[in-house]
Amino acid sequence: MLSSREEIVETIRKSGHRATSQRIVVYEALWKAGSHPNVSEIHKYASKSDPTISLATVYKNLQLFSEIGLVREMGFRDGSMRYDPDVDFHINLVCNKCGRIEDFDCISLEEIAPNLIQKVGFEVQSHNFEVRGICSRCRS
Amino acid sequence: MLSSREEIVETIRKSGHRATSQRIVVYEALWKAGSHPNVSEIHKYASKSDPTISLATVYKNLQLFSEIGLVREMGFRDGSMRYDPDVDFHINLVCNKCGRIEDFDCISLEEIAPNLIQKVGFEVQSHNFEVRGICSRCRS
DNA sequence: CTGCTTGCAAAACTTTTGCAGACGG
DNA sequence: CCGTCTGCAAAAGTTTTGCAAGCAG
Repeated sequence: MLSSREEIVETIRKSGHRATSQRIVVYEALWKAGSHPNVSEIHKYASKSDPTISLATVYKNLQLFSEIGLVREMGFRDGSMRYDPDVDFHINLVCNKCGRIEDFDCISLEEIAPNLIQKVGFEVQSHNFEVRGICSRCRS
Repeated sequence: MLSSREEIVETIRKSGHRATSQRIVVYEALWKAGSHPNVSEIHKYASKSDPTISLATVYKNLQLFSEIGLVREMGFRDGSMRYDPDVDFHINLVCNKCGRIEDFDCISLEEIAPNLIQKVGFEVQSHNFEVRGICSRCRS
């Protein structure tokens, strides 16, 4: 996570884009909105800092963040997109009953599929590892 | 893959559902529609066998197939759902440039995350492991 | 100043739903 | 025959787009 406002501004600028107040608000809302939020949850939190921010702006900026690697897009069952600000490799345990998503740390992608580039010539940019089932809370 | 029509009929019946002609057409279209098709591609192929089949029926049956384990749903970046008839554990290499999806066999989920149930009490039902990047064809 | 960004509203899509009629078992 | 399933059309969502006005650099 980029913690200070200066760090966020710098990262956005380095990617060749403008550090507008809305961009910073959306980035901060990503973390405040809880675990793996969808767009409307992010918009809800962004609205607390900037009540006039539009949903379209949230969409446009999340798309930008995804392109510059600040967030990971997760296509979701209910037809909406969810966003994971943790871009490091991990498993998302998605509960089919309550919808809650837990993170689970596992061995690295390099250990799982050694030499992906050498073997099939694929250059890795991002990943999304979902395991669906029933979480402990719903099973008991 | 369930190869003969009788095998498909039997599998659907065993799950407690009726083996209608539309169901069989949708299942066969899943394989004919190429690798990881979306709903409209599946509908297009299903229409070749049954020109009057409706999109709603394709949706309803894909949802059923997913519930009874005949297909794996993949939430996708473009907002549409894609379907993978290969339900065994593997990595989907998705090219960000051309959109093509290759399968990559890797070690088992049990080897990646041993004792998922024992450790966090999570009961695995399905999985979706996507790695995005640039494929060999687009890199050269 | 320049042109990237925003906000608004409409458009474009994907997916779901309700219901009368069809048909599988 | 009964109850599930289909087709249609409309509804419900989500995401994208065009454009005038507003700001960042």
